[in-house]
Amino acid sequence: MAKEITSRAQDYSQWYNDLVLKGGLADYSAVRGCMVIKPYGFALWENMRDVLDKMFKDTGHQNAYFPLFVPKSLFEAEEKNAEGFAKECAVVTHYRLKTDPNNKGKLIVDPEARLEEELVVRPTSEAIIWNTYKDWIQSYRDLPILVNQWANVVRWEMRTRLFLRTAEFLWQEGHTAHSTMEEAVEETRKMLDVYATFAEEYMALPVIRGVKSESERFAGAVDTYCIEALMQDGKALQAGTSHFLGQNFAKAFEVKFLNKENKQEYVWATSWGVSTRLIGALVMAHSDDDGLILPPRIAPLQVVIVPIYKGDEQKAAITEKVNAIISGLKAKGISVKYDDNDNARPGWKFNEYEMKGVPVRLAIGARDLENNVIEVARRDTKEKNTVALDTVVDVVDQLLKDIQVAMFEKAKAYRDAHITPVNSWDEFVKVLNEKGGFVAAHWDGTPETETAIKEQTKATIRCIPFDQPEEAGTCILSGKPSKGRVLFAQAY
RNA sequence: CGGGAGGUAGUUCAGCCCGGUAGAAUACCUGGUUUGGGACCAGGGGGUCGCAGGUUCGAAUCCUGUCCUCCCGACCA
Repeated sequence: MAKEITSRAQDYSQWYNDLVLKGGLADYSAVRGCMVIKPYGFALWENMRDVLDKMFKDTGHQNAYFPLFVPKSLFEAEEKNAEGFAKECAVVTHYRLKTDPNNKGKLIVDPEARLEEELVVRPTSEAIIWNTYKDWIQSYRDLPILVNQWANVVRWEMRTRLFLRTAEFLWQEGHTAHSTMEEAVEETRKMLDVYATFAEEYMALPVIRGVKSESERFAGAVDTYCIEALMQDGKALQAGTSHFLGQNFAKAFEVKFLNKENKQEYVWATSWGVSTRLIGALVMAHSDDDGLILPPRIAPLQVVIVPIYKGDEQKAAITEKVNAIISGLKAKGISVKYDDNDNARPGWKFNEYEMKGVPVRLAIGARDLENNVIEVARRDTKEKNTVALDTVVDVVDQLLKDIQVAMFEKAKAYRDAHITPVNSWDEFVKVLNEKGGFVAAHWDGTPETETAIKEQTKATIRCIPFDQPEEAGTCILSGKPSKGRVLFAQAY
């Protein structure tokens, strides 16, 4: 009967799985590492996608679609990119099956149908896209190209986790081409800001903007900018990346343009993406032991109304009042569901919608009708209030806005309390072990030191924040001079 | 990919050691009573025991292989 949720304290990983599965977001599938996104989870993704899509278009981008398959020869063109992804590529080698002569009703791969050139299932689309851009670009007048695609990609990960790391996932990838370095850098930064705005204003997820260290950089990029979020277990999660690709892909694919001085130049590039991983971030950042807590601005369902009645007569009277409320809410663009299903009792419904993270619940019974009131309950704090029926639409409208703000503030307070500056190695280790979160520490800037720190503590440099002030110091591990603090954390 | 655990009804699980043809709770269906924080009574339907081989008169149970999931580790643009 009860869908028990493992508590965070008991087993954080299991708690996360419980929320995703029992909250109805996704299910495991028959395919290793691949999940089924269920309607409720997909509705959440659609809401996120729609907002982002509008933000991309408002910043001048257009959508396009490129093939799922990348010929191996194209894939290997940009060496670092190819190397970085090679270990996790699914590869198509054949194009036909045939019936098994030795096993009736079974199929085997037809050995005579081997492809002359293998096709890589895209783990990211730079290669196929830059091979296409080559044909689109002749002159500076063809630039910039500002294109995004919504797609699925495949990365054959060793160990997968629902939403956080699946072998196939949905994402968007923007790929832009520019005539100058300055413009490309500006684009890289602009799109990171779009992501940060989306995370903070829609997902209620505070993020830190910064640049990756060399060893965490995207394969093939000159610089990788990122937004980093903090989960409730003190681990960091990269919520989005925006890459300045320099002329690496232009050179690999011979993409040149004629400038105003009639000279050939290589094109400057960016790419940027966020994925269904954001749903994992959303779940882990906000939810509690009773289930999901979804921010109103992207929740698939913002308000649920539960009637409490004895007999059809009462139910009819309640429904009449509820219908007026529904019209009022819908007129304000608020999504609402009236759950008058007779199979489940109110208590069951309360628990169910709390598990699914519906931001606001209204409950109305005969007692309320007499007094012309209704009960308003908010998911994030579990607070309940009784309000007059004729004000409930406005109250809910405001409450949804309040919840959105409160969720952000709560997450931000937690995040801010978990950015700890440290000045010694002992302190560094102690904070990571006992407190978690981000640790702001001096680092000598070398990959060797970063690796050594990772080996000893599992913590990596999440980013060098854009707003980090310059400050002379000494590296916590090597003792060498440092120009400023960087943020370390254990990460997903 | 290494170590550990697991896969039996929609779900959670028992049965397996010691082989004899599958059970509980819950969910579901019907009827009734109920309904302010996961209701109750009565009746009913539902499972090729992950899949494929093997051993055996007989396999959920024993053996082999394989797929999938979870946890820890390695990996993670």
